[in-house]
Amino acid sequence: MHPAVTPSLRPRHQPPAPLPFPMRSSAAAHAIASPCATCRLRDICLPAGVHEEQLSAFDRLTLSRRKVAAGDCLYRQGDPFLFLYAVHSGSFKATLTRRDGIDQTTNLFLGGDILGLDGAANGAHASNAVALEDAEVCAIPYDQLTRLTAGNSATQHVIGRLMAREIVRDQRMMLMLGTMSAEQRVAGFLLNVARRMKARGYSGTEFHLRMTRAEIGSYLALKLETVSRTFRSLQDRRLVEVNQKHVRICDPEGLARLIGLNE
Amino acid sequence: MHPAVTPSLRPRHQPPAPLPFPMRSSAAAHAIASPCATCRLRDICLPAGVHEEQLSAFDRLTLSRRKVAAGDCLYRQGDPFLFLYAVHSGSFKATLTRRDGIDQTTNLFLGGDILGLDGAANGAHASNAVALEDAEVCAIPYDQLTRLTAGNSATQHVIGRLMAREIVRDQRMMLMLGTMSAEQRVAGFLLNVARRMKARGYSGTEFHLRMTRAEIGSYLALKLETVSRTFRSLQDRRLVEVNQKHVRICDPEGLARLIGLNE
DNA sequence: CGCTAAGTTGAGAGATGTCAAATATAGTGG
DNA sequence: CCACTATATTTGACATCTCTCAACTTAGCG
Repeated sequence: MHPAVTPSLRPRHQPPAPLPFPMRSSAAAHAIASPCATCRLRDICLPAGVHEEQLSAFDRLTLSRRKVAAGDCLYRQGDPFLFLYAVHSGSFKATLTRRDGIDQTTNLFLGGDILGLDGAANGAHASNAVALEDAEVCAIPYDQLTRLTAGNSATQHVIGRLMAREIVRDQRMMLMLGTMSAEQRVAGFLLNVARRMKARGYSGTEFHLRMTRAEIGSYLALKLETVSRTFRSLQDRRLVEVNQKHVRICDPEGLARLIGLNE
Repeated sequence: MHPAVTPSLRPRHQPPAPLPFPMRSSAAAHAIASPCATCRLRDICLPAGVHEEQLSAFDRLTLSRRKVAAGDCLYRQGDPFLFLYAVHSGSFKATLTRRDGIDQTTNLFLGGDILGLDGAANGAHASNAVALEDAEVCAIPYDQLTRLTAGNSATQHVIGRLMAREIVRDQRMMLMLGTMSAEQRVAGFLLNVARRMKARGYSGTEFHLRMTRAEIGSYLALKLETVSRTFRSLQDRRLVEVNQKHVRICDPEGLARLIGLNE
């Protein structure tokens, strides 16, 4: 009744003609006994918002773990949509590839984030998911998850909530791209990453960026030179310290002020 | 068991302090016998993708119709989320209000589109929905819809598909805002509206824009002057004819070329 | 130790924004 | 029906931000 439950060792099918995908793809999956209940990420991940005593509901999911090497692709635009993926370690970016080959980073996923929701629109992934560093994901069979949550009032709204959150995040991103200056975008980006790192038990003031300047620029709709210059400018004003990929937020309020009160 | 089913004649609660909402709000609702099966919008709206003979599944939804006057608000950021709304006539824009009061248009809804999905993130609407002209919506109790679709394999994925589509649309919008010039954004906007008008049985080459230049600008992250100048420029090149809000697309391929092949 | 990718910095160009003024349009009340 | 007002639109001149192109520096890696 349930579809095959191993993440498919997806055939390396050729991408649809007009979309060249330069990234390699890795697939290495094995089943896991996967008790969400004991996962360190349970408060952020799929079970977020589900009461402690109801976590066992997820035991019936046949999850499997899959490794993705830095730079490799978890899935690509057009791939059939069968699984959601929870980031278990490492991080990912989502990118959209235009017909002319240009692609833009549209999202950043850290531990506990769920990738692949856009695939539910029409059965095929609408974006690419690329590992920013060596990473592991839990593959969650979507159909099984749908059935599971539908039959349980405690988990009834899990999928809807996940998707709606993604919608809200995307809308905020549009607001950012539409109304904010380069400086504000960079400040907002740093605060966003900081907040999420903190929520995951890391320092909220000091962290290692996994993205290159070009990737950050692609995410914020800026050129890499502009990102670099903006970092410098923020550093000159003692708001942050940036050494290559290492970031320290010196004045979070100052950064927040940049975003909240300008214009 | 089901929550109250009339769209609430929502109390005109004061908006949360930091968010000034200049729009008025109208509420006039009445129950409808609502056979989605016979609605002229059934192929676009909620039932889209559900087989003809399964449409009766929606008969058990207690829908109600609500009128919203031009310029009025269907819901606002922070309002409790109880209903999705299907546009039955007229059109809406979604806007996001920043803490400093600036707001940006993030979406445009035509007949058959579903509003309010972002509310499922945390039980409160995350955006404002403003009528661009006198409009009517069908209010769909979300909780009831969830239950209904969960128990029916033919409609199991309706909500997920709706939300995922919104995610895909938002991602495309980000791509547009991030990588396209003013001219490309305007061209893309016109083609998008044209396509959707056509899908709704109107002309795909000639239509009446309901948004002002400022609203279009806000949607495309451009200033109204830029929108105006871009319209002129496209008109000078015989790609479109624009008279105030009346638009005629003279050369759809030309517009498409603008988007697909540049840079 | 050299090679390559990533990052920094500068100078100048170009796209879009800003400000201001002139029209045009729609709605309102007499 | 008309005058009047507020709103929307167009257009121009100029400012500014970000991009482009190019050179150079640094870091990471075999």
